[in-house]
Amino acid sequence: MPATIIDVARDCGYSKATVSRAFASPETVSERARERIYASAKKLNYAPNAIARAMVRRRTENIAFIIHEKQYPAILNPFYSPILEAVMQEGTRRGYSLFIAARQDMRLSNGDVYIKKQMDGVIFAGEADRRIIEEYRSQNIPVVLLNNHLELEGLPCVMADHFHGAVAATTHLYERGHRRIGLLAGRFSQQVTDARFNGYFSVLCQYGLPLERPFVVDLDPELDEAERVMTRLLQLPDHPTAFFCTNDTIAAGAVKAALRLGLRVPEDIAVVGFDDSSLSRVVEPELTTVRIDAERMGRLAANTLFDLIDGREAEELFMEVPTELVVRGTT
Amino acid sequence: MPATIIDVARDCGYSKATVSRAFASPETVSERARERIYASAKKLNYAPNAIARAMVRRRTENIAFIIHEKQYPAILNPFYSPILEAVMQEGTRRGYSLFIAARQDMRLSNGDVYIKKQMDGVIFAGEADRRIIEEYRSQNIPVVLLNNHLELEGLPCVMADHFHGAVAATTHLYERGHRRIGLLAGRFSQQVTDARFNGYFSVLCQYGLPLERPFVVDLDPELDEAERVMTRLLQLPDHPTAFFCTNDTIAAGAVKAALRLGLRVPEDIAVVGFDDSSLSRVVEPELTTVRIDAERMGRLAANTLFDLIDGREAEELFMEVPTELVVRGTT
DNA sequence: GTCGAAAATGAGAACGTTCTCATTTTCAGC
DNA sequence: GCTGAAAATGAGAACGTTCTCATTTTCGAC
Repeated sequence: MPATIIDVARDCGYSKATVSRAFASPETVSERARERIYASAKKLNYAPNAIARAMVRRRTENIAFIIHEKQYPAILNPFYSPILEAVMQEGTRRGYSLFIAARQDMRLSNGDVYIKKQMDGVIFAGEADRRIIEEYRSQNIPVVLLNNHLELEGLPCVMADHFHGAVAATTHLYERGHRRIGLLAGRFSQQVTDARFNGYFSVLCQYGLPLERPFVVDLDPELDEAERVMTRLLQLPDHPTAFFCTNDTIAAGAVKAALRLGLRVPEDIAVVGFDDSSLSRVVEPELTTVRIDAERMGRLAANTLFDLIDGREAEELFMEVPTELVVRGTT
Repeated sequence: MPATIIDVARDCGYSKATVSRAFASPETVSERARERIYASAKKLNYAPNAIARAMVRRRTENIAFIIHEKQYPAILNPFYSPILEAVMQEGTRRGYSLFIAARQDMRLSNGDVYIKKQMDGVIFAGEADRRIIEEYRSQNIPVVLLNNHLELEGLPCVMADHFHGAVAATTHLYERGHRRIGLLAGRFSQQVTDARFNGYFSVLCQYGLPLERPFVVDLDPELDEAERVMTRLLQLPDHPTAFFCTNDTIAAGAVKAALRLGLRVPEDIAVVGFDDSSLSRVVEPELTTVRIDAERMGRLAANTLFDLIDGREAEELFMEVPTELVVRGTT
C-alpha cells in the first residue's frame, strides 16, 4: 500500500537507483533530479523503508538497552533514568534508535529477540548472564556492560567507582565523630554490592572500628523494607549512631524510620545514601549521598558501543567513573 | 558472515522453505525434519533474521513509545515509569519490542524515523503534534495518544480523569476546613493542565471560595522551582492555609519550603499533590495525593494499540481511567 | 496392494532497498 | 567542434526471509 521507491521512480522518470541515491546521498545526484524526485516522493507520500535498507546494508541503526536488576523493577529504578537519557541522546545524535527491555522479557523460544532483530549493538545494565553475552558476541553483535564487570576477552565494562564512594561515605561518618556505623546494604548485582561493602569494611578496618553483625543487614532496596528494617534496628539497645545505606531509597527509608521514632537527623542518627538520585533532595533533611555521574556513565557506555560498532577497538576495557561525596543535611 | 537459512538448508538437506517453516510454525513440519533442522541450526549458530522476515511479512513486531512533556526531561519523569513498564510488559507478552524516544529526537531530515523504521504502531505520550500524528496515520501506522486528547477521526486517547482528581483534592482540603486554597500548577500538556485547573476552580466556585491570583501560580514542575515559589508565597502576608499542587514533585517542594520556614505540615499548611508517584511516600510527612492508575493507563494504551494493529476497531476512542484521592500525612 | 485424503516438502517469486559496474551525459579547455 | 575526464544515471544482482502453488510422501481404510 505505501509507495515504494519504484513508484517514485516510475512517477518521476528516473531509475530506482537514482531515487535511492537522492535519499541516501543527495550530493551525488543532480539538482534537477533531486527536485523532481522529491516532488514525486511528496506527491506519492513516499517514505524510505528502513527495513529494506537495513536488510541490504546489514545495519539497522538500532541498539538495545537491557536492564536487569535483581528483584527490582527495571525501568522504575530511578538510578537508570539519567543513564538511559544519556544513552538516548548520544544515540540519537548518531542516528541510532533505542530499544529498551528488562531482562526477563527477552528470551523467546529460540535465540534472543535482539539477536534476531539484528541490533547493531547492545548495552547490558546490571546483572548480566555470561552465556547470553557470549551468544550475542558469537553473532558479532558488540556488547558493553554497564554497572557490572565480567572478565571476557574484549568486553568493555563501564562501572562507577563504588568502592571509593563507599570509602568516602564511611570516612565522612567517621570524621563526623561516629564510631559505630551500621550498614544497610541493598541487594544489587554482585559487583556493586561487593564493592560498596568492601569500601565500607575497609574504612572500619582502617580505624579499627568493629563490624557489628546485627547492624549490618542485607535487604531489598525498597522504601518500606528499609523503613521496617531501620525501625527494628533503632529499637535495639545500643544501636549505632550512623548508617551507611547503599542507595538513596534505602537511606530515605532509614531517615523516615528515625524521624518517626522521634530521633533527630542528623543529631541523633546520621545517614548517608548512595547514587544522588532524584529523591535525595526530596527528603527533608536532604540526603548526604555519594554522587555517581550517571550521565557520564551513559555517555561512556554509548560511545564505547559506537566505537565497537564502527569497528574501532574500545580504548579501554575497564572504565570506572569517579564518585563524589555530596554532603547535605543527614550528616 | 552469520549463517542464513540457506546454509542451514544446505547442511541438513531440506529446502529453505522447510527450514523457514521449522522456525516460524514448527507444527507444520515433521518431527524428523524439525530435529535435523534444529541440529544444523545449532551447529551453524543460526539465528533467524527478523529484518528479512519483517520485510516480507510487512510487520516488524516493534512499537514505539514517544514521550514529549513540555520543558521536562522525558524519561526522567517518574510519572511515566510505571506506564512504560506496563506497556513493556503488555508488549512483550504479545511478542513486540519497544522503542522509546523523546519527541525532539525523532525528526530527521525527511520523514519520521519511526515511520521509516516501520513501526507496527506508536504511542504518543504527553504533548503531541497533530501534523506528526497525521503523518503516521497517512502511512497506515496506528497511533494511540496517552495523557493527551486530540479530536481526530478514529484516534484513541487514554487519559486519566484529571478533572475529578483535582475536584477530589480540592474538596478534601475544603472538608479539612480550609477556606483559602492556593494552586501550584505545573506546566504540562494543555489538556492536563486545563483539566486539573478546572477541577480546582469548580470546587472554589461550588463553595464560593475566592480565586486569589497571587496564590495561583504556574511553574515548571521541578523541586527547586516549587520550593522557591512556595517560599516566596509563604512569606506573603495572609497566605492560604492549603495548597493544591498539580504533581508530587511540586508538592514535595512545597512541603519542604513550609518545613524550612518552621511551619508545621499539615497543621499550619496543608498540601496535596498529584500522581502518587514514587516520591510521594518518600517525603515526611507522606504526601496526600491523587493516585493515577498509571499501570492501567499503560495497559490500556498498549492493548488499544494492539487492537488497531490487528485491524480491530478500538472499542472506545476516549478512555478515561479514574483517579483516586489518597489521604496521607500532609493534610 | 490400492486408493485417496492429508501431511510434508520444494521451487521460486516476491518484499524494497543498496551497490557495483557499465553506460551516458555534461562540460572545461583548446 | 573535438577530446577526455568527471559527473550523473541505469541495469540488475544481491540481502534473507515468507508464502503460494505445485509435487511428493505418508498412511488409514478397505
